[in-house]
Amino acid sequence: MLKISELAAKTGLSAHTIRFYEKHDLIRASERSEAGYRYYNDSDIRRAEFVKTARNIGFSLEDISQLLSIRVDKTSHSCQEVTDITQHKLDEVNEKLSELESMQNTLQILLKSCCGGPEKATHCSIIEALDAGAVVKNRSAA
Amino acid sequence: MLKISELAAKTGLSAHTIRFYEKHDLIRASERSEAGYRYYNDSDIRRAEFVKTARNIGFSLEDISQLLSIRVDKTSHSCQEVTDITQHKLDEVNEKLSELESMQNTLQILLKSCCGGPEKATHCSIIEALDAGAVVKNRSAA
DNA sequence: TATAAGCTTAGAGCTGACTCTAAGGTCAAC
DNA sequence: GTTGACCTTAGAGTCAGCTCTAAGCTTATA
Repeated sequence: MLKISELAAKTGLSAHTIRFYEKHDLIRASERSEAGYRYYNDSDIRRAEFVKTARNIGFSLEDISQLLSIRVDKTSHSCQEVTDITQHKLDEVNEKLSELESMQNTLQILLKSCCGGPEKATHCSIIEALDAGAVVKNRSAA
Repeated sequence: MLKISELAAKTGLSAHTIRFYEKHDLIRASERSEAGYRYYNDSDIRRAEFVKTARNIGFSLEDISQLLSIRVDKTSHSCQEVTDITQHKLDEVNEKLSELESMQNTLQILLKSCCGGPEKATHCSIIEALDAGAVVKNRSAA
């Protein structure tokens, strides 16, 4: 049985965050001391680590909530539900990736165009490009 | 001279957003009608388009604020200041890109591992992987 | 002249994921 | 028995960038 600070040390989450996750039903403390202190048993700890892993991968708290409800009652859910959540997340990631790649591209072009020196910015090609509408299609579907 | 809704149409920003940007000193209406209506002259319009372009590229409002102050007084600023802002943004973008690539990678691996069918999730390999701590180093330096 | 569309403001609300505060109770060590 | 670290709660604050609301003027059109 771990106390909250011990679970925090074990998972790398802060005690604040653990309480916050509890509010959102992601992490549970099966027991409480008489004084109200949270105590985490092995099952709670595994659940907390599941949450941490999913969070590390990039799932939202809402996604994790769904994954958890599948995890606790696997027979009532299908693999498809799990892959749907995962695929949806992957789609999001891919979308953000292409936005960021576009930004990267534009920024690199801008940087190449400018001397970057101590010269006055009177003819700075970055400022000029922005003035001219140096648009590469970003943020299209943010 | 454009009214706010006309500037909105021209830039693709909403009137709400234009007012919001004005609050943050990004966009200006040089004139006001007697009734208080905003009127944008050519210089205001160019400034608004500069803002829109910078925003499209992915610069934060704070970045844009700095870029604008360079733009309005180029002789007091150097190209280096401009490239510093741009390089800093590129660094940010690169960092996010590598996080997202890592997520993409993990999600793809998870998806490949699971049948995704209507089977009960009893042995779902995604859930199992999350339980086992399927960590690929994401979010390390978010 | 009446109606509708458009404009004004200050300020609140939204998103997601924390992060912190205040005010107080508990516990272990010395 | 007292210090100090740790725990509790509800609720507020943070970030960025909008987005919307309410209440009331103004302007253009029919």
